[in-house]
Amino acid sequence: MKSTNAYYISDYNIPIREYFIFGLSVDCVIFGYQEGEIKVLLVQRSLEPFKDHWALIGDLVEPEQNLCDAANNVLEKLTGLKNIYMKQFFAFGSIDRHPLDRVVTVGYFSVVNSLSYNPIASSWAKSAEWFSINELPELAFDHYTILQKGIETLKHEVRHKPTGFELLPTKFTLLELQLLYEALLGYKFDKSNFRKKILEMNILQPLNEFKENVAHRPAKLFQFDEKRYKVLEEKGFSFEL
Amino acid sequence: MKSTNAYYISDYNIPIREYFIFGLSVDCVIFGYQEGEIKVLLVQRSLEPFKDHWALIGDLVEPEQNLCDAANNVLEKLTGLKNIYMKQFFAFGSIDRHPLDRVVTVGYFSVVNSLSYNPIASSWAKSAEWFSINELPELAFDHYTILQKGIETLKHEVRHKPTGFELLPTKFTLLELQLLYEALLGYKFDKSNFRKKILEMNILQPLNEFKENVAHRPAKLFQFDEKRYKVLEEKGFSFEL
DNA sequence: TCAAAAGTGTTCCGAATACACCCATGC
DNA sequence: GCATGGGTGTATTCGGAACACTTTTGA
Repeated sequence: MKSTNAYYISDYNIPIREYFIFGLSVDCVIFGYQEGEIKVLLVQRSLEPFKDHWALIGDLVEPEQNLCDAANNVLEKLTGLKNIYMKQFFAFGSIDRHPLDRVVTVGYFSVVNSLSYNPIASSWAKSAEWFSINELPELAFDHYTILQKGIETLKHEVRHKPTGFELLPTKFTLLELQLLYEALLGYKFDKSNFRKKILEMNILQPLNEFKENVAHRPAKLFQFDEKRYKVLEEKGFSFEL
Repeated sequence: MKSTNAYYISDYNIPIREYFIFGLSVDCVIFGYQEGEIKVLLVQRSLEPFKDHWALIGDLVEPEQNLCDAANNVLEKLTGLKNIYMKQFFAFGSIDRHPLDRVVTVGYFSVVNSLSYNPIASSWAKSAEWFSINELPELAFDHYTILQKGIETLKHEVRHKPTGFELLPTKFTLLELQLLYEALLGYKFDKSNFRKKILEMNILQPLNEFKENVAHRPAKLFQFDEKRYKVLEEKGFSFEL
């Protein structure tokens, strides 16, 4: 830290020790998708307070650590996943949100293909599990509030940015994509219209591969064309669903 | 504060003194509308660091104060305005954002009718002034970044919620409303279509009053019907422009 | 041959757009 | 009368919703 010796910081002109008493943490809402349902990754706490309660993964921010780095570290520690896109959605700072001290927490969310790794239980967590966002256990602290705000943000973002693709395997069929969006948004699409709309966007790359071992006509596989999307975005195109 | 005596907080199991060193502040982006331009309220700092630079209004959060209360207090202290809707838009926590210490700041914005009061210069600010968002001075700290993020959030919100009405006097003509939205969004509307769209929403209350002293046919005055909007919103209506 | 999903084409309707036109007022 | 903005009506276009239909595979 720089100059913590100064008793006053002149721009506010108040005694530093009285005001520099905030703890700062990040909490991460990690979304996945399994069995047609949107899931969220929770851990069971092995320490007081809220021992044995389920909670979002999170940690205190180090004095020399940026917020987004803290969020990425939390995710990596639990899942081993690196360089995942994480989006800050809200800061929670109620006086009473933490039973022991004044801790302000910043909520981040990210969206991962939940089949690509196994969560790792750590020193502060007994176990980690995926929960459907429709069947949540009781949560520690104000994590229920944070989670709901995260879900709200996800549902909004998913309609305006191609965030949803991260939830699927790299190669997917159009029906898989449709079912994902139906789970995310809570309503049905017409098959024909959904296909038309998404294909006209020109952000899906058709592959010369097909689903295998299915008891019906095998569907063509597609993958999200990130490069093409970036180009279109610069030209003013905006994803809407 | 509660239990600051405890050297360890058990849920994270780390020494408290090493981690509870964050300062927390709020910074407010106050939008107004004058002469067909979107304006933002800035103050000129009378103290180091960044003495004489222009800055957003903001302050440290008190140990026993909620974030949104802190934001409201800042606004009230400078303008005398109470109970104004303020929306949190982002938390800024880069290690180097403050030259003296680690201060995390939470950005809020609000939107006011800028003619209804006079800003008050305070002990820490020489003067307060409205600046067009297209002609900004150099700003203190990372306030330029915060302001840009605030503008981005405003431009988004304004399309999906009837936020814009707060920028106008209570009673306004449809053309005034149209010009405001053109300034906010950066493009023109067709007069007839704009009227049709906004009137069909049924959220404007027509008054039996007209503009006076104008060198053309006097325009009918309207006011935003907050109650009616709330009712419609509950029924699932959503404002879109 | 049947079930199940893949994949296509077409009609219909409403909303957005473009544009033309008349109205009221002050100077 | 004419400049200025107020205010209305309508034809056209475009995209979305609804839905019917054909195709391909495994069992």
